[in-house]
Amino acid sequence: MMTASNAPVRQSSVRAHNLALVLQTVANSPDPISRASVAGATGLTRATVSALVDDLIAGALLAEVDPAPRSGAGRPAAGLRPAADGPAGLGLEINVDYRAACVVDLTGTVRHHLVEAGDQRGPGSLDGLTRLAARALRLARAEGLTVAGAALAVPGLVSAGGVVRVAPNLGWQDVAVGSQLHGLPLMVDNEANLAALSELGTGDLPPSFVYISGEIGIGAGIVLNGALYRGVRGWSGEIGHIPIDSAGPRCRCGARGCLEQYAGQEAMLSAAGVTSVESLAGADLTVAGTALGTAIATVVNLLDVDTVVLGGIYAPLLPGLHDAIDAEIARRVLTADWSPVRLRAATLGPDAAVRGAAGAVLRGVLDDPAAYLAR
Amino acid sequence: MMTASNAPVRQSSVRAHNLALVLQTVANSPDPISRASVAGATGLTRATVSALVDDLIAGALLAEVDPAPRSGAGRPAAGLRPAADGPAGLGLEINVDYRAACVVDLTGTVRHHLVEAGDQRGPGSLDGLTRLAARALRLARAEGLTVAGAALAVPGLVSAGGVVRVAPNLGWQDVAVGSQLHGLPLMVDNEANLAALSELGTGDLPPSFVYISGEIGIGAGIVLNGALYRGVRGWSGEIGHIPIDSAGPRCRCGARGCLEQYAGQEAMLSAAGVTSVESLAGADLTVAGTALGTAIATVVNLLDVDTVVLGGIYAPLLPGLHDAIDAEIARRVLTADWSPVRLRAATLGPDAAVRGAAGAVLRGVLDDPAAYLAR
DNA sequence: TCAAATAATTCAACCAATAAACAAATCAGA
DNA sequence: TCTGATTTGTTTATTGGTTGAATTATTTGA
Repeated sequence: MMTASNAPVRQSSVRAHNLALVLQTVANSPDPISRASVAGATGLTRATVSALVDDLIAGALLAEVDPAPRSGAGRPAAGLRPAADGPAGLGLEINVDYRAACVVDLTGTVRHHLVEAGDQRGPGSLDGLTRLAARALRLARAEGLTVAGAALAVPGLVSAGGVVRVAPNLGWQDVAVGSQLHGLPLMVDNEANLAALSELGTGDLPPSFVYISGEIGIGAGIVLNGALYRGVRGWSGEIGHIPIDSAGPRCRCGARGCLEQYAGQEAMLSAAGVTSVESLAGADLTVAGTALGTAIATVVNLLDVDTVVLGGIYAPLLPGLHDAIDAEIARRVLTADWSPVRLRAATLGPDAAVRGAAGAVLRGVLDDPAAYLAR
Repeated sequence: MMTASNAPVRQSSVRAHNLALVLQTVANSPDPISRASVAGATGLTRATVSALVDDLIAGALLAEVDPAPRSGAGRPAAGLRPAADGPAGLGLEINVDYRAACVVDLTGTVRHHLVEAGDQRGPGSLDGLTRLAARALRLARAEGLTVAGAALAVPGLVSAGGVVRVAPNLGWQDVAVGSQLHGLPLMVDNEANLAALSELGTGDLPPSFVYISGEIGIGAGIVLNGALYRGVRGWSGEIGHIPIDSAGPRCRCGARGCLEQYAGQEAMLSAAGVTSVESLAGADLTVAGTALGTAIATVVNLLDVDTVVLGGIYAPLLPGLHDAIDAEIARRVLTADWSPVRLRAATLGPDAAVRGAAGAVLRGVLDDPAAYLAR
């Protein structure tokens, strides 16, 4: 929980913080972990950890499992794991040609995943999404899961309060999605942001990185110190219109030579003379890679992140893009000599955004388990 | 204090947090403020605030002053103010043609300010800085101030542990400044970062903004949610090499068409055909302004900040730059229609970096007064 | 079979915030 | 000028939560 630094701290906040600390320590451990190990890892005493774990087990956030095989003398430890039958997150996504819902439990397991293909352009598609969400909810509840909340990924700019300012490819403008769905709290966020969170959740990324989502538009999700950076109004990461060449082709935004004109899906397809994203795999992607490398160099110079994750259509194309990107980074990133920029392909594929949406709900629980327990 | 979220919280942390909360509430209040008002503003009880204030007064962090003029019935309040005779910060700066030191107390008053003109290129200039710091220290201690630490502003890239990786205009490369000076903890940071903190301290800026420092090079200090964002390795804000035109003039960094080639001090002087920064005031700055606007648009699209502060040589030139910057922002910032980007000239002038350095030390005290009291 | 080792729980002590009562100092109205 | 209302600040008993030491539980190895 990003504790508001201008709020008073009382004893109950201490407990709330330490509950989160214990829960996250267990959640971040690859194997079942004992109370004593949690105490060692967190700096709390075993007595305190035991008391906190009691609460977490009573609230179905943690579960005891068979102890891991041990060596050496001593009483065997009871293993702790996030509970599979406790809270779950409902992730939703709406995109140009499909809508999707998924239910993920605290162990990270995708319990249900529903996808409906079809044109979603126009705000009417929200009704269909509501029905899809209801179906996913019924499936989750039938299994005894407590759905803690929902999050919706949208390819557009989202304001506070769940208003989609503009989603160009959906044809949305000032669509109020709201902050409730079937009685659950609903969070609406940009698809690149949620996909970035999703990749962060895989656990093999550093706490600060930038996720670049290549679709028809190009967006970025910025993760700093383990938390999504959303910007003052929630509109961070609009990377598609970084200028590459002020004399370049005119862009739909009105300026010239934006990144999107070189590395957007349409631009790459027409440059390669093909019509499907799959066919790009064999094409020469130097122009797109150079433009992307220029933009990445700008991002790295500005934010000093050392890892960039390429998602969306870029993930499968990374082998063809890699050299051109690297060359541009070497030329433009001032600090490349001291510490290299790592390029990675996203690992989650097209599901990243929905799963990230469900993950965002669960992250809320992990960040403030006391609030969940008190519900 | 940026509480490490993976650290346990104990009762003493509660006290540490609330001490900071009370101290900052008093420090942020324009007028002397009563214990009862602090209680109202923070949500703590009057009893708790009284106890915390006792500690802060005993530690010379707060002082009682004559009560502010009041209206209405009731016992008159005792006014609280940051103590003028408590901790002070020692700010240091080394730049191409001068070195400086200043001592600032908790009230924000600059108690001493020493400047020595002269060429500082080459690492030998550190000895002179050490002597200057000793002079400033003697002056501060003679007045009864407790110097809590020192911070040094350098125009270059600084690594953890006080190593200046490179400061091109000083001719420094891998200079280890260290983390101690005359027995005080010493923090070394980029000049733009500290200047940004300094502007933040003036109090009339929002919690998130970008400060752009125009000197021979161009740097940026990024403040997000009231805290400096330093990046993974401390090298954030290298804005000078944002590409403006890939076919533009070659830059000393090896790439082409970097911002510095259009809006750097040298570029502006030679474009205007003058030799002094003062003479630029009447010149046509459209080219520089357009380049700067392009770079600012990139920063805003990426970080979604709504305020940009122009410092260094840009501050006095803002009237001549404003229109060209605005035009470029309007064209390139996607969200400009919903919420304008505010451009401001820096208010502190050339002293911003030294004062920011002293301010950084004081900020450390404000953020964790318990550590200062326990010293 | 017993000692050593490790895990988890119990319990008294302690620390810090709270709530409520109390003391202090002023204003306002008769 | 007295008196009650009002607000500030302090005192005191209570509560919530962590700590540390002692205790219980369960295994390995000699």
